[in-house]
Order: sequence, then C-alpha cells, then structure tokens
Amino acid sequence: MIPALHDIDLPGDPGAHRVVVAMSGGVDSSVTAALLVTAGFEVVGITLQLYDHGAATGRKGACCAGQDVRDASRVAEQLRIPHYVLDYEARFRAAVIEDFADSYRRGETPIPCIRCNERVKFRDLLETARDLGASALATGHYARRLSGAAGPELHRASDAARDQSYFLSRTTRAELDLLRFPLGSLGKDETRALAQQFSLPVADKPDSQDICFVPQGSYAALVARLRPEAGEPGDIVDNTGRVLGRHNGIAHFTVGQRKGLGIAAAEPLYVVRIDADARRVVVGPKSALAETRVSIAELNWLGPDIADHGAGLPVTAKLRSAQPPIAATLFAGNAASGEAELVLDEPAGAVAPGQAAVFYDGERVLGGGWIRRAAA
RNA sequence: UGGGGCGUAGCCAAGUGGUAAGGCACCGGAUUUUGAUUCCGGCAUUCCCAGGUUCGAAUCCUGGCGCCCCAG
Repeated sequence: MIPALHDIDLPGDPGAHRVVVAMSGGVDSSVTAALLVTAGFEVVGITLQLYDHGAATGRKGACCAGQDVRDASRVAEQLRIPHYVLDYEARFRAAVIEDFADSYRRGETPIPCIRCNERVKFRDLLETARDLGASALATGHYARRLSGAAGPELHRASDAARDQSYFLSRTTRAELDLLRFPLGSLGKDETRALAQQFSLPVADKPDSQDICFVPQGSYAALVARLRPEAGEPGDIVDNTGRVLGRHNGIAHFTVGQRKGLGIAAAEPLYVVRIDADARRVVVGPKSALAETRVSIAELNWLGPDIADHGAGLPVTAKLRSAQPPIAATLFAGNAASGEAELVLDEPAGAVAPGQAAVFYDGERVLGGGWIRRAAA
C-alpha cells in the first residue's frame, strides 16, 4: 500500500500546493515524485544537468547526466507531470568540481556531495522553486524535517542505516523552511517496493555510488588534471621525517587511509597528516591518529540558540559520513566567524580536514561545519 | 680468502628430521552518494643452488654461489 506522507507540513488541500521535486533520475527521487503525485499535490519535476562527459552516458549508478536525465524524464512522463532540465554544468564545475580539486591540492579531503547540496541544489533549485510559486522543494534524501516549537527541525532518517542527514548539514534555516524529505521515514527496501508498486522504470536501477562526476572512478586522475601539483610525486615519511617510501600525488590520500601506501612495516601504517606544500604524506601507527580536539570552520547552526553555552554544548558529532556519531563537547567561540572547537570525549581517528563535522542532539541535527584541522 | 654469522613469498620473520606460523604489503569480495576506515577471502607443492644421508629434510652432511660482521 502507499504510505501516508509524514511531515509534509503543507496544510489544506494538496491540490492547492505546487511542489517542485528535484529529480536525479534515481529511484529515491522518482519515488518521491510519485508519492507526492499520489497524495494529490501539483508536482513539477526539475532535473539539474550537472556535467556531461561522454563516459557518464553508459555508466551505472551515476546521477545528473546523460542516461539519468533521460530516466528522470521517463518517470515524469509516466507520472504526467511537467519536467524541466536545467543546464547547471558551468555552475557545478565552478562550485563543486573546482572546489573538489582545490581541496585535494591543499592536502584536504573534500566531500563534494555536501558542496553540491550547499552550493547548487539547495541554493539555485530553491530559488527556482520560489520563482515557480512552489510551496515546497522535495528531494529524495533520507532525513526528516520535523516541525518544532521554534520552526522546522532537521532530524536523522528513521532508518539509521540510510540516514543522509550528514550530507544535509549545510542546509540553512531559510532553506529548511521550503525543503521536504518525503522518504525520511522509509527504509530503502520500502522505497524499492514503492518503486515497484508505481511501476517506475527506474525501480531496479542500482543506487548511485562513488563521486558522480568522476568517470571510471579515477578521481585522482581528474584532480591531477585540474591541479597538477596534487599529482606530483613526493615522499612518504614518518613523524620524525624519515623517508619510508614515495607516493605519486597527495590526491591519492586521505587522513586515516591505510591502503595504497605500499610500505611493509611491523604494524599497519595509516596516513596521519598531509603536508601539501612539501608534498609529503606523513604516516604512523593507528595510535597516531587519535585526536581529541578538532577545529571547525563555517559553522551552520540549526539548533537552539547557543549563545548561552560558553561552557560548551554536549553533542554527538559525526566526523565522517560512514562513521557513527561520537560523544563530544562543542565550543562555539566566535559565532560571527563560524569558528568553533570540538572536544571529543574519547580520542577518535581519521579526522580529515575538508570533511564535514555534523552535530546532533539525539536524532536532531544541530548544525555542521567543516573540519579545518586537528587542533594541537 | 684468518675468525664468526647468515641466506624461508615483495618486506620482516617463526620453524633445527615429520611433511612451510604470523605480521606488513599486495590482490579479490562485502560494506560505503567521499576509491578512507572496517570486515571476509586469497596469497611459498616450497625454504640460495647442486649432490648426499633418511621411510621422510627448510631442518643433517658435502660442495658451490651470495651477503654481513670482526680482525688484518
């Protein structure tokens, strides 16, 4: 059966609301559109064409180019809703791909999916939705938008294994006002089942994986092409500076990485730090990864006012998309600058500059920022 | 060329007569909207080479080759 839409927060007659759905051509956003159509909303599908290298055409599990755009069109056609494809290649290249390359050049580890949400999907698409007079912009993300006393709140998805709130941590309050996540209470298997019930042509399409704009998965080659210095060879050293080996470009590494070093040692070695200027990759044993203090920049806050929390706010913090939140205390120093410091209750490893730090109070997303560095 | 030691997979290394541990690296798979982490699996019919002893040797014997250390 088709489930009722939770948390849609659009009062009155559904037919009176125009809802724009961001359709990537994948299963999730297609089911999102189908659910909204079934619920009686006036749905408009929009697909952003983000890139279009030839290799994407036949690639499985990509999004936002070639076949995926056509898939989105087919779904929209079946649902009998208007569908617009907007050319965002130039903007995506500048705001996401160039940023991705710059990040690696600095020796950081970018997370382009968040940049894409932050700078493309939730910014321009929301404007477009407003221009179209829409009441809401719906996406297929697995997260929940719940109405709280002080307005909409962002929460983790019901299915913890599918939760994508980490990727939505740059979302602002204003954006959250207009956003809706109809899949937030569903499990992936439920979404698949719905896709079957709706007979969507993408029902059996594989989940997207990897970085969408990187053909054949050779992301380091892409970075090396855009920022040649990130592909220059350099030394692999230990914390005393002793040279243990060579690497073929810092773009191949992230803090916490074990594979690919090619160094035989008594115990496994992990990337502890990347020194972009010297083109050095510093490695050490797992114990060398433990950090307790993390500097945060560009804090985006969605929680209650934290001006009163000079003593620090207890939170759980997620420092990597596939790692569970860990207990910590957040010190939001200069709110205006967005600078903050996170102190972990227990030392944690693989704190990589460039990744997002997302703060939770239980299921609720309080905010997020970028990991600048491990504070000494 | 006096004395001593060593030579086991890419690296380190256990094993001294009973039919090749382990770690690292590497490869494959699972997981993952970050090629990370994690997890699972694979990875020397063979122990520098050639003979010999033995039912049986990487382990004992002989010879050779290579390397290291201490003396000169």
